[in-house]
Amino acid sequence: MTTSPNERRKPPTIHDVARVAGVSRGTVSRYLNGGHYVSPAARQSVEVAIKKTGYVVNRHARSLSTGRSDSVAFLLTEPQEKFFEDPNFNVLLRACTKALAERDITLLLMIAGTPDERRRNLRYITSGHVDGVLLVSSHSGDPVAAELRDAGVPLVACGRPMGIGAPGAKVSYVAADDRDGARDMVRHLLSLGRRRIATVTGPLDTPGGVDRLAGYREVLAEAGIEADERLIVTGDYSRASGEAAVARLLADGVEFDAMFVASDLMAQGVMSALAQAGLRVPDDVAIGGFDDSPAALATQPALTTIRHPLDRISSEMVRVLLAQISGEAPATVILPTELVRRGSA
Amino acid sequence: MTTSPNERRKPPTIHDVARVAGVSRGTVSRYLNGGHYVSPAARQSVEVAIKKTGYVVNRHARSLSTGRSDSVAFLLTEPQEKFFEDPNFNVLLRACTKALAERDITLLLMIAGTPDERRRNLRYITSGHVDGVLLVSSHSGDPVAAELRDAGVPLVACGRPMGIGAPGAKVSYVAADDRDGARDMVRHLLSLGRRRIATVTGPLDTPGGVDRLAGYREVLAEAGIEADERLIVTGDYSRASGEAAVARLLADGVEFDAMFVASDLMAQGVMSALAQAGLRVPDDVAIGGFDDSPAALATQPALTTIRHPLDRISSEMVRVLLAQISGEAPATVILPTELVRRGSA
DNA sequence: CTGAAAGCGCTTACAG
DNA sequence: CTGAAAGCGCTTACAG
Repeated sequence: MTTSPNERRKPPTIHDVARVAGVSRGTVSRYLNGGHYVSPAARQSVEVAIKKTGYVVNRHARSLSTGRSDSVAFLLTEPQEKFFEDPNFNVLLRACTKALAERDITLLLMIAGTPDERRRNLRYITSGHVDGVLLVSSHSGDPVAAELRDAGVPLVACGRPMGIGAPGAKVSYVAADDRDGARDMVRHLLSLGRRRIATVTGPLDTPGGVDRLAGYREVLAEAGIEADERLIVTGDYSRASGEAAVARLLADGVEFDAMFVASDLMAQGVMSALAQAGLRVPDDVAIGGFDDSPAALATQPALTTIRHPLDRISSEMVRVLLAQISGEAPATVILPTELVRRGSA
Repeated sequence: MTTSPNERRKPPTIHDVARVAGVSRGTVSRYLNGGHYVSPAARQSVEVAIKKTGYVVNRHARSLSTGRSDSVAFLLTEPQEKFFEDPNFNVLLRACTKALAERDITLLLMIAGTPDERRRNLRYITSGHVDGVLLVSSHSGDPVAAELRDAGVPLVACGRPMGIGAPGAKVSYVAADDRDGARDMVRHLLSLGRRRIATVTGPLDTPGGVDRLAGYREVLAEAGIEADERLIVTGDYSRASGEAAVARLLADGVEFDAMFVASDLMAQGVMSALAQAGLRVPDDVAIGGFDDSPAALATQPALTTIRHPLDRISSEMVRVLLAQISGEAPATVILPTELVRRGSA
């Protein structure tokens, strides 16, 4: 055997390319970095040499030299269960990966569930291993955003970070227009002739919790419907909390003919609890969800819901982050949502 | 302003540590790499110096020097839709990220949906930017495994790679025992007194497709039940294909009192189609799924299914990969599944 | 436009 | 056990 299949040959370096092309290493490097100050003839022979040698840049060497890493962290600060349940993460992650790959920058996935993981990841990030971070978290007072910002790490969060006041600059974020989405849904429920509209909110220390509730209140007020606080139940985005909310409503003996539920997953729980109680959707109670996740198609009937522009959220996150990395100031981007009508309302 | 919040200070190097500790850089490096040939006194002062300076190793420099990158790729070669729908990916990805983080090695997420992405990723990987790859794909004759193997890149696949014959060494993989899981489920259905058991398979160019079908046939045969090919419908793991399967069975006028469905997602489709047809689960037809995904809890009644040991699959993948990176031969690991009883059967 | 050279921060034989 | 030194593969002023 002259060549073991498991043996990785030492890859060609810029030096090999230079030799083959008959130029200096500096010239090859200049070609690689934009081609400025390289004569057409030199460019030619370098291109040929690169093809011939199969050269590809060694990014470790480049990073050591430039101080940039050409990579960003996708940092998830979720307790484990959330990550499993929330389908938004999938879409977000996928879209960010794509957007970055197109720009030839690599995505490091980091998950900070435990305090230990948190510490490790923070250390990694702040010690300059990545050029910036895409932060995804719906944690309440998650301090990680503030820490990163204060460490001067380029950063953009998915969704409005809460409870970050205090020192230093703002932190960039891109988010869907939660409040407006909620308004659309509640108006839709009203247009169906429903008047006793209950709501299951997200946790009230998350933007999705407070903003969607705000939209709900707003529309009812503008419709001249008196607020009935018994109609408002706080959930935590989980299926189970949707079921619990229905149980609560039923136990309290409150009447309602519609529900605006702040996540599809909770809506799923709501619908199965309703079915168990012998209530029919949409006949007895119309249901509106939020997210347009796969769960929205799994219910019977399918769920009327609000769609996040997750693809655009992702691409905007990447755009804003890269801008920041190259020196621009933080920015915030709010994207419109869309009502998706299906069978439940 | 003496210090702008957005300014990242230049991090301390091994040189700073050496100076503070009063030793040479070589000694610091030796301490960092296992502490061999370092006197207790030197160790002491280096530790103090590291703490004082806040030193953390520059991995680019280290990689350049050692040739290792201390990172691995998590490569997904799925068409986009699959990734969104399949909850197994989530769990797998999460668990791999954790297992790697514990060993201080970083996970690069790469998704090869299009041929273009495939090429880019392959180039990245084969040019030595990562030490190895965790390959996740249920593609039929996905050539990526063979290419990686032939390029000598340490590699472990999730699930049995199909259609990789030919040259070179074997490729490592770790998989659940699909056939045995299928056997358990069909036996369970039999134990319920069902005799006309239909099945919806996965694509027959995937291990989950062929192995689960094989288990089904095996148990029926050993129970002395004649095979009725009209009872076997091929699906593609999607919810829609579950619905289609039921439509097909009903249109064909085949009788059945149970179904073994090769994925929970398909089972979801099956159940909604059954409901639409006025058939009751489990009374009229008992349903057994496969995966124990979140979808299994979303159905009404909840789904009896087969659980993959995803956590163990992930940790085994990481273990086998790291072993291979440090020179060991490829290995294959098969892990047992578990029957989870719920309402549908 | 181009080459020679220094430097990025680490690791690792090599002497001692 | 320890230090001096070479080398990993690139980039980037600096001269020319």
